[in-house]
Amino acid sequence: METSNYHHGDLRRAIIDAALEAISESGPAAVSLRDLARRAGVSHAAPAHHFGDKAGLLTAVAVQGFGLLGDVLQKAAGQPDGYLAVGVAYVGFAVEHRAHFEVMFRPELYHADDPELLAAQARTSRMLYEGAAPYAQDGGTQTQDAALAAWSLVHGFASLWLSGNLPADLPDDPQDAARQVARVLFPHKAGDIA
Amino acid sequence: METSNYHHGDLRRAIIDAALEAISESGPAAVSLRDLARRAGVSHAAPAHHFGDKAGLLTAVAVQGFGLLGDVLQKAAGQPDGYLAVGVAYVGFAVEHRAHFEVMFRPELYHADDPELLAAQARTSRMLYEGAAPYAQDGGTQTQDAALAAWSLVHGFASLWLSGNLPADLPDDPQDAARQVARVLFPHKAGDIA
DNA sequence: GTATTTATCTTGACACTGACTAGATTACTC
DNA sequence: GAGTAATCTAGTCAGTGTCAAGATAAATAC
Repeated sequence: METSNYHHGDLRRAIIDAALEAISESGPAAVSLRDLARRAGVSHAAPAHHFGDKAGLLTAVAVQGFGLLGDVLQKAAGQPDGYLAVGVAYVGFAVEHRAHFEVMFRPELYHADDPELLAAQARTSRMLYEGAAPYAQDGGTQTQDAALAAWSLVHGFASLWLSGNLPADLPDDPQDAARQVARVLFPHKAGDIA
Repeated sequence: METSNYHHGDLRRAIIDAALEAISESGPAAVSLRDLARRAGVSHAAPAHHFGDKAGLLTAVAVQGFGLLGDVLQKAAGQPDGYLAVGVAYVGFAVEHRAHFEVMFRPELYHADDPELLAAQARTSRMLYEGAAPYAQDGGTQTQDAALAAWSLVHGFASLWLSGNLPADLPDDPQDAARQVARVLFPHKAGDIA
């Protein structure tokens, strides 16, 4: 837009950014390629060149999202009280990167077999499985069950928070609220480790 | 369809049923009023008369869904090992009534202020809060936190299951898998009650 | 330095969608 | 049986995703 027309320069990034903004405003379903093209100041068919189709664009969003989530979880894992921090960070990511989160777990919106996507997803899963081990093996709980319980809990909490289904009398900061709720899992271990 | 045209007889129900089928096939985003009209053998504008607009139709689906979920949870609450059964039943509902579930927690798709809907939602919430009390008050856990932890866990598990993000080596029956994972919450109370 | 190839973007078209209007047909009410 | 309300049809409009063909600019080869 700054220079002459034709050859936007960084259209791919511009479209993704516009998509994130549009999704934040009114959800992934309301996104239209033509609207994104308008926001970026290009013709209505320009986005298709970079992403193939609408699902291709959302695939790019999902890949970026899983990458970001992986970074966030990795950073949290290094903190004291590591696994709880990972769970809280998961919720923090969902709220702060709502647009990404709302695409990532809706495979019907994107190309779920994209290899880049599969790699980013695998990294996230790995990150959630690591760290669960110390919390299992006492009540006969398998490590996998402990990890799935933790993942399910924070994922469900984030989803319910985003969809407005949680009560109004929770802490304003979703991460504080999530910490309270997450402590119900593994309370006996909460202080023992780290 | 059986008798002469005009005045379908039970178009409202027919459209909802067609919508549920279409959602099961390819998600709520892919539903088109015109396609539903075609499936029901009526003109393209007939559905609008009963539901106002597309969001109105999905509101009806959500209301029906929350009603069904309330019934399912109520029945489960009467069983031995009540609260665990409620959680497992929640997951069972999500899998067996996938189309309903995928609409219910996506408020941007429907008219979230519909009074009938709010009533059905409130009943579900109440059902999930009742039964949590015995599982709290030992580690300083509030009843609300226990209920939210349980709800988040089963909701998250169901969502992840539906979106295909869970590992493949889980039990084939999602309710069995959910029971295993849900037991990680409140393991010390699992056998004490009921 | 020019020619050719490649990447990027535009233009135009098509079938499809949700929503609106006006009108036709049937059922209900009194 | 006449009048009213409910139900459905038909036509239209702006908007959408996707495709094909062409225009423009950048990168590359020579």
